[in-house]
Amino acid sequence: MEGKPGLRERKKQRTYAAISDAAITLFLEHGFNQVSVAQVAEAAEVSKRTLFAYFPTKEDLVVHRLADHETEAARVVRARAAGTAPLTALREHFLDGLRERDPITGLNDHPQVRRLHRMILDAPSLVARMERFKAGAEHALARALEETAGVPELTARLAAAQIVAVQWALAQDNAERLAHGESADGRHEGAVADAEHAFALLEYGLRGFAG
Amino acid sequence: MEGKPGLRERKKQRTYAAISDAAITLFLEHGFNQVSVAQVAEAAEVSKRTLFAYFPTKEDLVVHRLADHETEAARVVRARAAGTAPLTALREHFLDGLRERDPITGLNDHPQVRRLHRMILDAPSLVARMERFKAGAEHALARALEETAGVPELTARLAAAQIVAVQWALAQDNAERLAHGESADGRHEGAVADAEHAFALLEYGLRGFAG
DNA sequence: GAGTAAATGTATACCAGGTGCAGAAATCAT
DNA sequence: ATGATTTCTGCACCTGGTATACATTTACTC
Repeated sequence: MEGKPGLRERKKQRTYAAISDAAITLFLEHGFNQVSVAQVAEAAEVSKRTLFAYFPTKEDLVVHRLADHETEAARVVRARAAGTAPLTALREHFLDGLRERDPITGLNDHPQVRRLHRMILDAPSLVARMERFKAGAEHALARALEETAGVPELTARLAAAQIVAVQWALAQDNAERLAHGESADGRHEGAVADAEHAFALLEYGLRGFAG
Repeated sequence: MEGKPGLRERKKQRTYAAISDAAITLFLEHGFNQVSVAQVAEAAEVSKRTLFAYFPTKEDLVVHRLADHETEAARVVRARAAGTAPLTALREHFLDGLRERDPITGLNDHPQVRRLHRMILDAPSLVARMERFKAGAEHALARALEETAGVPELTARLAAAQIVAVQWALAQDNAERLAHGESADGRHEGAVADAEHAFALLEYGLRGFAG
């Protein structure tokens, strides 16, 4: 098994890429809501019906590019070195992401990335789709915690919910600042400090709050 | 000002209620996706255009009933007694909700409530709408924390994200158990214990995790 | 109480996302 | 090459949501 791809398979991949590329190009140029799926299909030289065979919804034309990230936190937890706490592994991974300007951390100011971010925020249906994405990440992380940290199901779910929420908030904050004109390099130091602060809150709790 | 409602106002309220009632009735009977807005409009003896004047989307026909809860956490924080920590006020409020079987805690097993819950979970667009609702609650809570707890903006947002995520997870867990046949009364004790556990995690952090 | 401006409701036509179906076309195995 | 199978296509259709243009109701004024 796993010999050569075969013509049919290769063609499918090319079609997939053609549709995705046409979609991203058109969406970035004119805005998500301003471009119809029919136009995308035409630009990709494919029928509307075929487009929907590859991408179940219009939103997936954009979001499929993040699909890998949905299980990223879960993978990090599962792959952590023995003796490392899940939270430690996740913090290190997030800091790595900041260092590498991984778009998922919100700390990437390449024009393409920023325009994509803008596009998503301007389209409510895309924002909603991202929320679903977040829920998926939460679920995957909960399972990873439950299975590798020997913690009860509810605890795993509570922890996963908190962790994903925090990572998301950090990324949003970074992206917001870059949208306001800060550069990724200039923001890096602050982003690291904020991330450390956020993970400290997760580790040590919120009881420092003013009464 | 604030004299009598006036005929126009009363009529609007009656129309609003008629549409909402027709919608809930039909949705509960046949399922959200199986009923078109045109059918709802007809049952409420109103034109489709008028329906959309009262409810911006089909999903709002269901979700508007929860609108008050969106700012509930924020209100609790703002209304807390002097010297009380936000988290303490929120915990007490949540425990009150469990005691009163407030549907928002997931601990209400009245058939109507359970059917409504089932209906929402079965309709992806409604689930998505609930996520947006959650995001709204998060935002409102963040502002309340920032303005009344004298805490920096990012910290407020991080805390709000964690708190809302945890409350949501608790409610989901309760509702799930009731859906599997447990009674609200029978579940109450466990629900309280779980809530205490969850709020303890928030207060004291996740560092108890296995390494 | 009649007349009028503003608000509200309606009918109709329309757009876009998404699905079902029947058949054409391409790919694959022999 | 041929037959079976997968994929693609064109078309009709449904539904949520909006624009327009017109009718009706309510509230206010004299």
